[in-house]
Amino acid sequence: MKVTINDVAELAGVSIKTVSRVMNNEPSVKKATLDKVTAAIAQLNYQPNAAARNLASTRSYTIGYIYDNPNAYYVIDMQKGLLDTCRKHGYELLIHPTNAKSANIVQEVIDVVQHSRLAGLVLTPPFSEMPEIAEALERIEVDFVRIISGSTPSPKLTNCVLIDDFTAAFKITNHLLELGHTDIAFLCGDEEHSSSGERLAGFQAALTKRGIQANPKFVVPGSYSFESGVKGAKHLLAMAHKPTAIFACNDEIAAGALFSARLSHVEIPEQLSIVGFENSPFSRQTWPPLTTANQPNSTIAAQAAELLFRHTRPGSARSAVEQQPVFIPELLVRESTAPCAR
Amino acid sequence: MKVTINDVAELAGVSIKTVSRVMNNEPSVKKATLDKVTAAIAQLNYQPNAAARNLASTRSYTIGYIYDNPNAYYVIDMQKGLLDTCRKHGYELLIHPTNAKSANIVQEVIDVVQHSRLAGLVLTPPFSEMPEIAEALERIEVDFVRIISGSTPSPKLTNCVLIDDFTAAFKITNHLLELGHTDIAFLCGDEEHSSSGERLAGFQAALTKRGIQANPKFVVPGSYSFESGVKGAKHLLAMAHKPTAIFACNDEIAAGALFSARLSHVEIPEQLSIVGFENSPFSRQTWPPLTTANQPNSTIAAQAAELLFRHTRPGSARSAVEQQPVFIPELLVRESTAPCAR
DNA sequence: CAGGGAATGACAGCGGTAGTCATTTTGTAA
DNA sequence: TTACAAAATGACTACCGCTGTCATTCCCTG
Repeated sequence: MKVTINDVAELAGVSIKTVSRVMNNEPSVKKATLDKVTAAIAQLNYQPNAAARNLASTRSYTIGYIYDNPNAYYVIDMQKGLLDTCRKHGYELLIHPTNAKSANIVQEVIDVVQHSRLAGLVLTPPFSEMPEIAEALERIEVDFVRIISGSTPSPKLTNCVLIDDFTAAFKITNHLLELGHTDIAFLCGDEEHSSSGERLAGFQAALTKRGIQANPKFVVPGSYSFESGVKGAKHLLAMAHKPTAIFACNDEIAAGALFSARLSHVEIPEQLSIVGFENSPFSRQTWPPLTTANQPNSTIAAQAAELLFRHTRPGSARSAVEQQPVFIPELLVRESTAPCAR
Repeated sequence: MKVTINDVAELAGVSIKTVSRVMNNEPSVKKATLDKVTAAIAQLNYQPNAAARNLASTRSYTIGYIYDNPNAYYVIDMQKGLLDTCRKHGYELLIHPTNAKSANIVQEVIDVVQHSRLAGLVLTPPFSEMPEIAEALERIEVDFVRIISGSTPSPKLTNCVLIDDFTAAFKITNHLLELGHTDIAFLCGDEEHSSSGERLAGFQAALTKRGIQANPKFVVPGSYSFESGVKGAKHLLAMAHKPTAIFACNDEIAAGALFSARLSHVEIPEQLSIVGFENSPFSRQTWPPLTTANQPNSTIAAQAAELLFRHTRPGSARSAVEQQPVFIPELLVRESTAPCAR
């Protein structure tokens, strides 16, 4: 019924020690032996007992995903990507939802890592952007990978998966520019999230490149919420010189802006184009559906896990600088944008 | 650093076996001993190593949550409740997202259970409503708890946590009736989900109780989607004799209906009241925010896990009929409902 | 004070990893 | 070809933290 390391060893005609060596890809295994063992593993569909490994090994075969994100869809996608990669490598995933704002969050993270003897951690915002967490994890020598907003790999950002919000925002803005819009407003998300700043920078860069002077009045501070979008759009639509397009920092803000516009009897997209960011379900649940930018979250998570495994794996040096994968959310054109009427 | 069973045993002055007995609340432990051990456990904040337990025991200390639900918020809430309860009992949670419609889903479920040696399973719709899955699990003698839509406990529904959609719908409908509405339409969800049928039944019962003949034209078949709500409301608003209120089977449908109404220049809630069901984020992301029914999903999940643990626990007989917890989603009045103008 | 059930403990073993040597295989230079 | 070192592999042991089995001790009852 259950396949153990002994079965594999017997079938391959080697000792369990060798099978163990193969499983932990230790260097000193001959190619021929490795093939035999690999074949036996495949034939028996052997999967090492994670409990036994965790118990016996000084190192662990469980990674953790600690999160605090109001966007459940994001979390679910992340989990999916992590889970798939874990399964592929014979790891287990420990999920730990928590409150990033609690006073002793750093201690809590450390407790989770130590109690569950985690091999490593995948961190998403806001945790990935908290330097005190990174420091604490380094202090207890636990590997971790951060998923953060950023466009340019750098040695400082080692062990990071980058989301290039800048370029994505640049592209979205170009989409609006190509539709003939020049009076484009920007509804910001929370200042604390670096994603908001990155997106704003990309937006401004696109304008500048076309020789358009960004109107500072069109940049409205706010937060990642529906309400904020409602308020921001109301503010913009009350102006004498109105924008013809709005770049909302995420889909919720965009949905709020959409509502505000509708209340003011502004036709979307005929009189006003609106774009969001994230491709959250909200973006499909509005009317018209939102033009937005799509992040392949599962893939990003899978990459992050791969990066982590390459580190936790015994062969690789801890300090080796990895190349950093960079993901660029893609433009997704739907019905909330149209050529500028003016 | 790490607290093991040995530390507890030493502090309590007993053998590790006795500590083990306490941890698994086996019956034959003297009160005095139990207290000593319990105190030691508390003092050291001992938490048993799940890996070691899984390895040593014939039974397992991991339960599974297999899901396929488009509503990420629901899944996240469920996970939260399960996780908390697992932690409390020293169990681990294995999450397994999958596709309920895949051809060999039954085999997949069994594989997961057997490969990860799960102690039990928590099933939510659609899995909890698939008889072939229940049968298969019974055949391999794995405990499971189902969370299903239903109002009356019965011996057949042993090991179930019931969501009383009927009563909740009854209450929501009463809310509308109390506001003076009598021409109330009902937008159905997918037929395959028993929740839709239960909610419709509750709706009709409330009308009948007030001596109101439900207008069959006002019951519109559909599915749990925004589009369905848009279409359903459009259909209703095109009628010569329009309803003054709409009961949407969930928040997405309600959001769609809201949009449809707005397009037809129908004021909400002045001219038309709309209620949803679920208290999903959508219900707060619309304008006006939706009156809806709230399900305490985390609590429900926690209860389901408790029920499961009571079964998997050695002391209890497998066949013992448990009382079935029944949850009634609560009415949550927001701004999408108002007194009938007519 | 014996008998017997209740309470407790000693010990092996779950399925792996890791370390130590011993042994076999291999590659290579004389 | 032979010799010999280096590389690859195996045999064996200890152990991770806990549970199952069974033997032992305790304590109550008649």
